[in-house]
Amino acid sequence: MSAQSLEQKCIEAGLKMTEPRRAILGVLSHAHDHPSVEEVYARAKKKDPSISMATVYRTLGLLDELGLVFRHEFNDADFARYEVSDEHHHHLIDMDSGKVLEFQNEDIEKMKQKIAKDLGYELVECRLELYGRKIKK
Amino acid sequence: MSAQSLEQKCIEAGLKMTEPRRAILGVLSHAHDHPSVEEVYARAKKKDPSISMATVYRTLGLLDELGLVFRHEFNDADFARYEVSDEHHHHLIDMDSGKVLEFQNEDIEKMKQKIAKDLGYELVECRLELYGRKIKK
DNA sequence: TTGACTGCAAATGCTTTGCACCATT
DNA sequence: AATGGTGCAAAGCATTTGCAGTCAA
Repeated sequence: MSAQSLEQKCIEAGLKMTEPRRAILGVLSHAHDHPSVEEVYARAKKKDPSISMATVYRTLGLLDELGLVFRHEFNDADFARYEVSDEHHHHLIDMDSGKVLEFQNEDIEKMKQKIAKDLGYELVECRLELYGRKIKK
Repeated sequence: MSAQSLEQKCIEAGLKMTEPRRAILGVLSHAHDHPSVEEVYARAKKKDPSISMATVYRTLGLLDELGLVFRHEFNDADFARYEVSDEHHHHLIDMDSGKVLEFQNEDIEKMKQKIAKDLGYELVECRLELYGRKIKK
């Protein structure tokens, strides 16, 4: 997703486009990882040195509410990580490096639906995280 | 799982059996829900009024390390919930009531293994939580 | 006896908020 | 001009920890 389009979505959502926000949106759009708030702050600070943590927290909160980003709290750390909303996927966390891989699986999606339905529930959201270690060859 | 056997496991693990611990273990053994630390504290306090939150936190931490309880952080709250380790299962959280249902699914277990393996990883642990709303008939 | 355990209160660390000032629309 | 956004510092909250006293083994 390009920086342009994320900015566009924010404007369409009625957000004012300020310098700090542009910096944060740029960081998120170009991130290929799942940065923590601290990391977003550090990267955004390079574009706009006057930015504050409070603004980063507030902006990420807004984006999350709008569904433009996803907030994750993986088991390997007690702080949140973010990523721009994209196609639906789940995560595998490398327990040694902390690196996060993404995957999709149609069968699991169907299973989730079925399990919820069988329990008498409509599935609204879900969290599936695998934690593992690289297999050495 | 009976209170007796959880106490037994703690003793076997080398823990000293004190009044506060007996109270906490009793609470956990008889809980049919997934109580928060605060809830464990409140219930344990009825058996041993002099107990402190610090001890509840420390004890739950020890039990978690020993693998005798599982610590969960569901999306609907920002505090931890605990349950006595039992057969492997996952959770469906009722988004309206906060109630937690448990389920098992052999197919999903196999898929998890396969997905991790395909990504070149050995699956160590996993988190699967469904969030939904009761279907009205 | 002695190392493990405890309660208390203070400290931690992520996140949120009150406030006064400022900028986008 | 008006509303929403911002930085700063203080507050919140779940959880952890230092310390001195206490207790199970």
